[in-house]
Amino acid sequence: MKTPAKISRIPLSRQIKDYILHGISSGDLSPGDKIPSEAELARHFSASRMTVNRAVSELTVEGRLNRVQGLGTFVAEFKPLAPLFEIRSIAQEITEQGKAHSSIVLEALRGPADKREAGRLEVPEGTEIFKLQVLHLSDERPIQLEVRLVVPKFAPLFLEQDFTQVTPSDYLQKHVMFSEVEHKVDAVSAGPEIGRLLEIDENAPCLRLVRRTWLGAEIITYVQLIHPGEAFRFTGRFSGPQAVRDIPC
Amino acid sequence: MKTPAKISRIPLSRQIKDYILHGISSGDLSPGDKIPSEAELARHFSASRMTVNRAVSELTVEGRLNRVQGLGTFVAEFKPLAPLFEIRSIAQEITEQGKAHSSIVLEALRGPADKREAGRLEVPEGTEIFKLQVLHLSDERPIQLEVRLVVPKFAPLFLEQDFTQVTPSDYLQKHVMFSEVEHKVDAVSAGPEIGRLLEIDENAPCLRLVRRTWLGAEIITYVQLIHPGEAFRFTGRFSGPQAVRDIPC
DNA sequence: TTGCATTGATTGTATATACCAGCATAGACT
DNA sequence: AGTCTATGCTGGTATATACAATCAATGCAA
Repeated sequence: MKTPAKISRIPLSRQIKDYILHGISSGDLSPGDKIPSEAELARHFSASRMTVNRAVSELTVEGRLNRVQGLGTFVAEFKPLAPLFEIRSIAQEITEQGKAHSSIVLEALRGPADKREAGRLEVPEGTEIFKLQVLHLSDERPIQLEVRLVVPKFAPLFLEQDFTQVTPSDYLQKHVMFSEVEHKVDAVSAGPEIGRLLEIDENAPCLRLVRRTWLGAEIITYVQLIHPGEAFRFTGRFSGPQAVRDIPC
Repeated sequence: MKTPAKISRIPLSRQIKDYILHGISSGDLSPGDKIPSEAELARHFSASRMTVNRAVSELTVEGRLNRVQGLGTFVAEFKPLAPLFEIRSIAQEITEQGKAHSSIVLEALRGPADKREAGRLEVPEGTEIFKLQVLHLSDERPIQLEVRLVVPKFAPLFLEQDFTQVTPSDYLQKHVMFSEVEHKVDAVSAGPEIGRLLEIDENAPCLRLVRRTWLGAEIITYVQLIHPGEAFRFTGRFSGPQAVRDIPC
C-alpha cells in the first residue's frame, strides 16, 4: 500500500483535518456525533493510521473533538475563542447588536518596538509601535478607543476609515500572529475627559480594558455600553488539564 | 535498537515532555534558549525520533516551545492562562496584592444540571447545580461573590470556610475539567444592595463578571477594587492560527 | 566584493508495523 | 437469571525508516 513518496502541496494530515472540519461546519457532523474510526479514515484517504492519528489528535487539542479509548472519537461542543483576545471584539459586539458604527483615526504616533520575542518570531527590522487614537462611533453614542499598536504591518489595517471588516486572515496574510494577550479589566468612573468623549456623565461607570500582546502592543479601551445592563460576551478555553496543573485559581 | 515492547507506567513522550518542562522551570532553560535537537533527545532517551517529535510538537501546541524548521526548537515566553478562566481569580489577585482575606458561604440552593455534554464527559447521575451565596472578605473591604455552581463534586470544595487554597488539581482529582468558560464583563453602578454588601457608595463603579461553564454553571461576581485604578490581570492564548481563521475580530 | 551553489543540521511529513489498554458485546458457564 | 470469559473494535503509544523543506554557513566563481 505504498503511496508514492511525492507529497502534495498541502500535507495529508492537514487535508484530513480539513475534511473533518468541513463535515462539522457543513452540519454533516453535529456535536456528540461519532466520527469515522482512525482505520476507516486511513482507508478513505489511503493514509497510514499514524497520519490519521496525528490529524485527529491535533483536532482534539484544538478543542474540536473528544476521543475516548475503546469507544471512538466524537465531535465536541465548540466555541471559538478568538473574539475574546482580538482588538475588534468591541466593535464586533456592537455589530451583533445591530448597531451601525464607524471609526476615525484621531492620532498616530510611533516608537520603537518592545523587544525581540524568544525563538525568532516575526519581528522585522526597524519594527515600531504605533499608538493610535481611535474614535469609534456607533449610531447612538461614540465609543472612544485608545489603541497602541505594533509592527508597521499592522498600521495599514487600522489607518482605514472603517476597519470593521478586518479578520484574522488579514493579519495572517501579513504573517502576524496573535499568540498571546494579557488582559486587564476594571471598572472606573468615566471622568471628565472620557465622559466628554463618550458623551456620558463623568460619574457613569465605565469599563476599561488593557490588553498587552506578545510584542508589547498595548490596547487601552474605554467602553460605555449602549444599553446599560448588557454585557460583552467572551469565550475562553483551556488547552488541557496539564496546562493548569497546580496553579491556584 | 529495538527497545523492549514493554512500556513503562508513564509514556515515554510524557517523560520527555516532563524533562523539558523541568529544564525550563529549574532555570536551566530560559526563554529564547535552544533546546537539544530531536536527534539528540532521541539518543538521550533511547527513543525513536518520532516519539521525541511528538513530545516536542505537543509542547509547542501548549505554548512552551517555538519550533523553526532548519534551525531548532526554542523555549517560548510562557504565561499561564488558568487564572483568567478560574473561579478563584479574583481572590487570587487579592492575595497577590498581599491582602488577607477569607470567605463565608451565605446560602446554598440546588437545581437540576443543564444538559449532558457532547462526547460523554464527566456528568454523573443526578447532577445538580449548586447556587452559592458567598461573602468574600478582605482585610480592608468585603467582596461579595454570588456563585452558582455545578455538580455535587464541586460543593465540598466551596462549602469550606476558606477556599483560597483550592487549586485545579483539586478539581481534577474529582474528575472535573474546566474545558470552556464563557465570560461576560461589564461595569455597573453598585446599587443599594451590592453597595451595602461591599460597603461602598451605591453609585460607585463596580465590575460585574458573569462566567458560564460548559455544564451550565454560572458564576456572577461583583467586584469593587480595593485600590481604585488597579486592575485585574488576565492572560489568554490562542491555540493556533487555524483556530481563528476568518472569525471577525 | 558580490552573487550563487553546495552542504550539513534540523525540523516537517509520511509510511508500515507492533503491541498495549479501554470498552461493549456475544457467548459459555454456573 | 446471573456471572464470567473471549473476542473484536477502538484509540494510545512506540519503533525504524524515508524523504522533503528550510535555514545558516561555507566555499567557489565572477
